[in-house]
Amino acid sequence: MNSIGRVTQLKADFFNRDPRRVARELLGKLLIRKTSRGVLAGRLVETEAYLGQGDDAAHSAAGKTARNAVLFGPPGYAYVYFIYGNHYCLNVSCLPEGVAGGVLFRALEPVAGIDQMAAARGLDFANESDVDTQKISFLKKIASGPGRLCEALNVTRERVNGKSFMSPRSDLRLVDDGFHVRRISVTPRIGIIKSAGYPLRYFVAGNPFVSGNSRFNNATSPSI
DNA sequence: ATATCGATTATCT
DNA sequence: GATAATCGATATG
Repeated sequence: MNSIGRVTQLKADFFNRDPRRVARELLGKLLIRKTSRGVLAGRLVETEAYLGQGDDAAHSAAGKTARNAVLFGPPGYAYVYFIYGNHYCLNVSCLPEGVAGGVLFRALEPVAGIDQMAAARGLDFANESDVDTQKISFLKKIASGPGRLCEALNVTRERVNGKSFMSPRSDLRLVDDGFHVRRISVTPRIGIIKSAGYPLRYFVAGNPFVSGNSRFNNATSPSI
């Protein structure tokens, strides 16, 4: 029930496309991370697209810097940034070298290594309020939100920025296990001021591990 | 269930 | 010096 069967790792061609299409098609894919304490994995249920041009919310909007260089590099590499003095956020670069674009990973449905991820998040299995580890209310605390996702998977800029998602035996991989997403919802992106309003947030409709709350999760526009 | 607010630092103006 | 692709705690309905 908890094992991952036959899988296909995503290749450069998958990422070498418009971030909106990549963001949409990443839903349902597995993000796999290896640590000294075992294999961690989750299914992507929420993403956001960040475009290179005309998207003032994107870190790449003002041009290439040391911080955002990965977004301008080849497709399929991890861009990790630190935000609000507290949190890391994980993205994958899209589009060919020289053209900026990326997808932010906002939420995972936990699949494997759940106890390790919970521990990395500081969640306590022995705590009375957390004692039912099968409950969605507990599992939702693991990786529902971009900062939580990074903490659960031991992702920091120092460890992960610039790393490929496409190497066969890497400790950071994106794979297709054949899971089919039924329906996708689209809303504006969360937590941004500039270029707000564009429908560039994608999530699996009805999935309980999507971040935010009802006020964010009413789908508006259809998109690509 | 929803709203508000403080934490804390890399990056850019 | 201001800002930020967030989170968790607290307060209130």
